[in-house]
Formats: sequence, C-alpha cells, structure tokens
Amino acid sequence: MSDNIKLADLLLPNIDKTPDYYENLYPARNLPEGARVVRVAPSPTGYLHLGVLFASLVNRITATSSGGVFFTRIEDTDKKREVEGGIEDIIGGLARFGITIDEGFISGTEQKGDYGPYQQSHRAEIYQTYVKELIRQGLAYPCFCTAEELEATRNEQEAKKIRTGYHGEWAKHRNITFEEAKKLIDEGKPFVVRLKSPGNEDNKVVFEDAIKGKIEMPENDEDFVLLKSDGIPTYHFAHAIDDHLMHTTHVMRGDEWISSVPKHIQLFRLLGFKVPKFAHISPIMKLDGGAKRKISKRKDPEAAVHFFAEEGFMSESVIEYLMTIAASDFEDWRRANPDKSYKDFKFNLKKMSVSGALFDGVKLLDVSKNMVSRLSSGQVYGFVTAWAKEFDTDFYNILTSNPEYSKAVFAIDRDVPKPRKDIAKWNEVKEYFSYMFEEYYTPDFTLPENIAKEDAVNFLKAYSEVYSPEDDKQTWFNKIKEIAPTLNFASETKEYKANPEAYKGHAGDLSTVLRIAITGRRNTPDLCSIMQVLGKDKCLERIKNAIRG
RNA sequence: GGCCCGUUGGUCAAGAGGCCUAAGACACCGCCCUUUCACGGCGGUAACACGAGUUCGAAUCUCGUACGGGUCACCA
Repeated sequence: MSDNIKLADLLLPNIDKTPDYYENLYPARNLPEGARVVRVAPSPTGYLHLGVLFASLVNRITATSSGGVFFTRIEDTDKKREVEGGIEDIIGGLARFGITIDEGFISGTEQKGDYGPYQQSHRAEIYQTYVKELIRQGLAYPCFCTAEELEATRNEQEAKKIRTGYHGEWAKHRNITFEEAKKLIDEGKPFVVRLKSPGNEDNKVVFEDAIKGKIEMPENDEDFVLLKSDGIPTYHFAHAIDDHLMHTTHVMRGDEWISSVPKHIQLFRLLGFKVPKFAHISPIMKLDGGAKRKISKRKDPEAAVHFFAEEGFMSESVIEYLMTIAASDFEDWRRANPDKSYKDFKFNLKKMSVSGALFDGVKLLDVSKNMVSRLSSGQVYGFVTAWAKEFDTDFYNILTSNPEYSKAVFAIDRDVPKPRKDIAKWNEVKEYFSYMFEEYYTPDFTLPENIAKEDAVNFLKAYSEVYSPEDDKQTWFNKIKEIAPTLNFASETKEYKANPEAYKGHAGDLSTVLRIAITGRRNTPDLCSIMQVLGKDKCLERIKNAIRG
C-alpha cells in the first residue's frame, strides 16, 4: 500500500465510499439543448440582502429564458456566522418577491429535487469522499499549522515583501510523510486538509466570463484549505463538488468571487470535472459622501429587502426596477410590452452591466408609480390593508371598518383610462388621502392670495344652495360656472385670460375655494369624485365650517 | 502593496473603426393641455476621465497615467 493511500485512510478512516458512488447517484440531467442549470447559494448569515435578491432574479430569468433549472443551495459551512431563521428569511423572502424555485430549498424547511441534500452541512460525507480521493492521488495533504504559526509566516512574508500565503516553500506540511502525520495525529493534533497545488504563478489561466468577457489571471499556486479542522469544506471545495454533482452549467454569482476563479478552475480540473461557465454579477452600489461603494447591510437600510416591505413598495415594483438594472434592453422591451410579465422577457447575459450600478431610489419611485397606477381600486385596497395590517394597525382598523368606503376612496381617479400616478408606496396612502378619513382630516381654510376671503365665503354660501350629491362632473362644474359671474368671476378661464382686469378671477379659482373648504388642501385628485365619496353630510358640514371661519 | 476589473450627461445606459453633429429612460427646466395637482404631448440643459500611439478616420483598437471598485482567511 502506498503512503498516500495509508495517509488517506489515516485521515479519513470512516469514509468507505468512492467518488464513483456519487457520480452514479447523481447522473446527468435530462434537459434540452441549451437549457441552463443555475443556482443561488446563499449562506444563512442574516436576512435577505438586496444583492442576493438581485442575483436570484438574474439566475431565475436565465433559467426561464433557456428552459433550464433554477435551484437553491444553502451554504452553511460556517457555523459560527449562522443566524437562526436565516434560511426561512432568505428562501421565504425570495418567494415573496415572486422568485419561483424549481429545486433545492423551497421554504425554510422543505427541499425537493434529485440532487440533494441541498444544504452543505448535510453533505460532509460527500466532500470527504472526494478529499480522500485527492489525498490518495497525492493531490492533497494534512496541515497541522496553528493559527499562530500561520500568522507568524504571514508576518515574515510581509517583512520580506514576499507574496503572502501558504504556497511553495512556505507550505510547511506540503511534503509531510505518512509517519510524521501519524505521529501528530496520535498526539491528537487538529489538522486541515490542503490542496497540493500543482499551479505556477508564472502561468496564466484564461477564462471567458459570460458577463465580463475574457479574463486572464495567474494560475493558483496556493495550497488553500479544502477541509477545515471540523471536517467541513471551505466554500471553494464545496462549490466544486456541489456544482459538479448538481450539474450546474452556469455559475452566476457576485463578482467578489472573480479573484477566486483560478482556484475553482484548478479544482474542477484536478477532480476531473467539466468546468462550468462563469458569470460574475456586478454589485449594486450606493453613493456615500462622494464615493461609490457596494451597498452594505450595516450602513444602508435598503440593503435589507425587508426595508421595501416596510416602506410599502410592491415586490413587483422592486423586481421591475431590478430588471432595469439587470438588463439594459429591458425598459425598451417593457415599453413595447406593457402588459406582459417580466418573466416573458428574453434575457441575455451580454446585456448586463460590467460595472456596478448605483441604486437609484428615485427611479424606483417612478417605476413603482407606474406599477401602482395600473392597479384597480380593489387591488389597491388589498395591498394597502395587507401593508397596514403589519405596519400601521390604526390605519388598518379604519380601512377595514368600512371596506366599501375605502375602496370608493381608492377608486377616485383610478378606475379610469388615464389613472393618476401619485402613489409609489403604501406608506404614502394615509397622508395622501387623509382628508377622506375624519380621524386624519385637518381643516385648513387658508386661501391663495389672489382670492379674497369675502368672495370665498359668498361663493361657498351660494354653492351650498345649489349643491347636490348626485351631480356628475359636468353638472358639478356648471354650477360653479353659473355662480362665477355673480361674484364678478369669469365662467371660462379663456375669458379671464383674455381680459384679466375685468374679473376678480375665474371659475377655476372658485373650485379651488371649494377644494380647500372640503379637503383643507389646494391640490387634490378630482374634487367632484371626492365629494361624491365623502357624501352630502360631510361636504355640507365642511363647507359650513369654512364659512364660519 | 500584489493580482484582477472598470471609467459615455446628476443617475441607469445605447454604442462593438466611418451610420455619432453620441440614442433612450429617470431627475431637472420651459411650453402646451387643463377647474387644482398629477397624467399626457412637445421642447430644452447636460457626457465619451486624461495623455500618447495605430489608422485616411477612434467613444470604439494599443500603451501609459489618474480615479473608482473587488480580492488577497480553517468567511462565504
């Protein structure tokens, strides 16, 4: 028996399977030509982050566009950083944003698919089987260095201005013998398994990134860690094994991984795996002071996707906005296909930006206003109450105490050919329609400077005589026009503009008076509709109060 | 610092040697429409980081500089 094989048995005595076992267990997928198998592999270290949502979206539409598969995999190899409920938060969050998952974790607790388990902490035996094979082939070895020793090596390298890391002559245990290893093991010394890298820094590894194009980097010569001392793999190793066994065709992830690609390619080749295609997604940036930087969980509220729910953004609006960042041709497509789902958009990785986009909250607002404007009053009622139930129970109780009235309020200037585009998110609704609810209404009969108080009062008196809650828009305005001349106001705006000295104002000014009396504001949606919804009693009462001053 | 990547108006971006006197969207400004405000329509301000080179011709190719970003763990 060779030393390598003895070493492998010494290090991993309980592993009795061989890679062949798993190769047979997870056969190639039966998919049509061109179908892409992609995944998002979050680590449950916190809540769903905007960047993860974005990467998931890009993966999702890539799978959809190619008739492929999108799966999730939980990368929980770092138990120290794990957060309770993290899986549920992330996977559940994706679901709430309408990102459908074909395979892997489909909720916080359920997984489906033939290539699982989809959680790295449950795949230890698989990883160890492959590591054992690498050791047998002399491509991996145990390293007994302590954190202190590694630190000392680093300091020495820095002092000598040499490239830091565990490589070449600095790789202390690279040529450890079976006997030496056995002795240390018998002493109970912990160890990690490192790759015995055959790479040479002077060689170049070239790969074609589906987003960034051709990238050339020095070959990896670092004997990086494959298996940590707890027997769990590092990201690099788990990535190679999992994406091979799960038959991922395109690895699409954040571009912070680019610098690790030489390690990954080396691993795939050494293991005899087909190297997948890589697509590195640029991060969403944020302006901080004058500097652009990657959006950060710690500093930016909008980094946590939960922020958007609290603000009352529809998840569809956030997705729609993210699509405009993801694909430069998406907005053109949207104009041509206003009613289609973004899922019908033919996504092309080539249309992704090579550099990171600044998160533009103003643009999100615009996108969102357009989305909201397309909703019916019933839909708005559903969304607003769902939002208020969680974030504004007072408002929720008022809305649901009289659903028909609430819906009528939301129907104002809505269920019409050209709906208004005023509301972007649900937390604006209460303020926007505050005058429609007695609980929130604040009377304020402050008139514009060009209208005399006396005229306003006289107008309101005259108007309350002829007012009828049954009036349609035309009749409603005609009544104002009829009163206008009696107060020396022009009935028609054009008359007034042609001869402004002859009048005190025009009918439009009088409607403003009425508007202020009814709503306490100068600007509102259609006043006639507002008065119809408010009803006769309230209108008359508010007019009366205004007259009284 | 080493190694990668990037740099077109305030923002997102089109652009792959002549079609660029550089598209479109958001934002901003003006006008029109209009009972207010929105909507809508029309118009406007505003950009190829800098310097060399290749070429008849460069936003597009090459090199350098500057600036920005990423990465250098038993974290992902």
